[in-house]
Amino acid sequence: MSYWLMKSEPEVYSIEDLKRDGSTEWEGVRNYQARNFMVKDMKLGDVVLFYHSNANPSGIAGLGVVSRLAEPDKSSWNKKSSSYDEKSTPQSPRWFCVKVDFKSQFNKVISLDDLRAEPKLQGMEVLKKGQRLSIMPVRVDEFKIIEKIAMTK
DNA sequence: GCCAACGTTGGC
DNA sequence: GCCAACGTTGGC
Repeated sequence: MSYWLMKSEPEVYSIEDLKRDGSTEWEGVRNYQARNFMVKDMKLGDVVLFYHSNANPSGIAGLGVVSRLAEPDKSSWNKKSSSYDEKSTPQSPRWFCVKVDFKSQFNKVISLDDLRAEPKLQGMEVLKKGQRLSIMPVRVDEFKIIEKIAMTK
């Protein structure tokens, strides 16, 4: 089983929204590296760290679980969607998305400052300067530490 | 709102 | 295939 960090702007879709909905299709990813993680590497049952970006504070807000493997992202050929891409069609889809189930919401968001304060998390991708990927792998040991922080916060 | 970092596009 | 121009991301 693998662990992932997936970013979403809470103004657009937050952990509260996922809690309400129970599950969501992770539409709108328009970056090849992030797409490839979903298509090639994500497996059923993989755990998702739900990250709030452009937020106050930005950080990890809760957990989800991958509940369906990657399928074509229908928003990519929906002209009304802000994620529309004219080069993607039902016949030849360019973008894909997995489905994510709600698992838990942390009592408090684990902010970037919280993450930076933990010596063992210094290697996390999300803490690297200029890192803009919206989906990135998280190591098991990193996940365990974050889980621990979540329980004590 | 600013702007650094980075990805993408397109002319050549 | 290079690289300048441009667009986007996302912390602050």
